[in-house]
Amino acid sequence: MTTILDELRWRGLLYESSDGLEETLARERITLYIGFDPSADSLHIGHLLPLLTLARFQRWGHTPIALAGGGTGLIGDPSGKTHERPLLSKEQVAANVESIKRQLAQFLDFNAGDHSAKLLNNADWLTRLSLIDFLRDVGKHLTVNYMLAKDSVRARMASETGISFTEFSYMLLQAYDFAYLFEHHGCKLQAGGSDQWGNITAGIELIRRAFGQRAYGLVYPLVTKADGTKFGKTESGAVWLDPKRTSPYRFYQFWYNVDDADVGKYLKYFTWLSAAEIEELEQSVTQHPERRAAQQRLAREVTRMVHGETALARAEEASQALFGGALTSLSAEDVADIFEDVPSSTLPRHELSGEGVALIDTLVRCGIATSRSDARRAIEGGGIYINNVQSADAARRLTINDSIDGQFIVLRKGRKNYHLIRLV
RNA sequence: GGGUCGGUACCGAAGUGGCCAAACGGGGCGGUCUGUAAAAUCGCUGGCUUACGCCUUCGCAGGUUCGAAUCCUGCCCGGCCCA
Repeated sequence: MTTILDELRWRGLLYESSDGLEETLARERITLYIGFDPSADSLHIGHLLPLLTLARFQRWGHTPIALAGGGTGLIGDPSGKTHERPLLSKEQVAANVESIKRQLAQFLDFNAGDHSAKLLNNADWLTRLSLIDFLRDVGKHLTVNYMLAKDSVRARMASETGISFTEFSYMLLQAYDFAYLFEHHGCKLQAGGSDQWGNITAGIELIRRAFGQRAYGLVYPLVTKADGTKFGKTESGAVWLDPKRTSPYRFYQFWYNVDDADVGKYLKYFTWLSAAEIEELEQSVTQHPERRAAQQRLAREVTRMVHGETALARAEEASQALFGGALTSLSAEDVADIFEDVPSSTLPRHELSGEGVALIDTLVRCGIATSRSDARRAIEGGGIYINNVQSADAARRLTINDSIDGQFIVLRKGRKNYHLIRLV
C-alpha cells in the first residue's frame, strides 16, 4: 500500500504524524485542513509549504480545506513566539483575510468533484461563540494542567514577559476549530508546521473527549538553511507571493540564488518534480555546480506556480538582460519592462542637454550614494555602472547621449543594485 | 551613599599632549577571480562645488596650552566592590 505519506516521506516533509494515520489514509479518502494566520495582507513563501501540502493531498484524492484565521487572528498564536504580540485591529484582520483568501484559492482545485477544495474562515464560527458556551463546551474538556504542559506555553511561562490569558487561550480556539471542522465537514486531519504540533494535538484531544472519536495530526518540518540564517528573508525583507510586494523578477532571483547545499531539499519541498528528476538535478549540482541547473529549475518551477507562465518568461528575460551584459541593445520598452520593480527616480530631460549633470550628484540624488564623498569613492572604486558599463571617472557627466532612447538611464552600484532614472 | 574601573567611528578595541579623521579586528560596501555561489585577494568605510586644502568628530560642558581623544574642573551614563 502506498499513501501520500510515502510521498511526503521521500520529500522530507513528514516530521511527525499521529499513530494510525497511515492506515486510515490507506483505507479512505479524507478531509484535512491547514490554518493560515492573517497577520499580513499577503502570504509569503513561508506559506508555500502548507499550500503545497494541501495541494498534494488533493492530488491523492483527499479533500483540502484552507482555513483563514479571521477569528484566531484576533487573538494571536503564542507558538514559537517569545513575546506577547500586539493585537491587530478587527478591521485589519478582516482586510487581511480578504487578501489572502484570493491567494489561497489560487493553489487549490475547486472543481475536483467530490474532493473539491474548500476555503473557510474561522471568524464565521469563532466570533459567534459565546463565552459561556465556550467554557462549557470547550474549556471543560481540557485541563489547565494539559495546557501548561505544552511547549509553547511552558516557554512563555519561564520568560519574564509571561503570557496573557488571551494568548494562553489560543490553543483552545484552534482546538475548537478542528472539532468544528470535524463535526461539520468531516475533517479528520489537521496538518501544519512542526511548531503547530501542540495546538494540533489539543484539537485531537478535544475531539476525542467531546465526540469520543479519533482525529489525526501531521506536521512538516520548519524550513531551514544550511548556513543557519532564516529561510525566506532577504535584505529587503520577506519574500511575498503578492507580485506588488515582491516582483516576479525578485521572486525568481530569490530561488535562483539558493545555496547549493539547500537546493535539493527545496526542490523536494517546493516543486512537483519526481524523485528521479530531483535526483538528476542533485547530481548536476555535484558535477557541474557552475551550471546551476538545479537552482534554475527550482526558480522556474516555483515562479511559474506562483506567478504563471508569462511572469516567469519576463523574469527570465530580465535576469538574462541584467546579468548578461550591456544594455545598449535594449529598447526603451524592454528597459521599462525589465526594471519595472527596480527603485527609480525621475530627472527632467532638459538637465541632460549640453554639459549635462554630474554623475556624482545624480548618485546622491537618487540615493545610491549617501553623500558626495561616498559617491566619489564608489565611482573611483569601480563600483558604478551606467547602463551596465563601468564608469570609474569621478568627473563623469551624464548627457542625453547616455540615455536609452532618450527615456531612461540605468545606474548600478556593485553587482545587483540597480536604479532606473526616468527622463521626463 | 562610599570606593573603583570605564565611556573612542556601525560593533569590539588601541591610542594617555603635536607624526590622529584616529592603529587593529569584525561587520558593511565595492573591485578582481568565479557559478548572480563559497573561498581567496585588493580597495573603501565622517563631511565639503570638486580636495598633499578646509570643516566637524573620541560621553557632555567648561578650562590649561602655540597645540588636547590625550592634562585639569564640574556634570551625565555604565561595570564591579563596599554600605
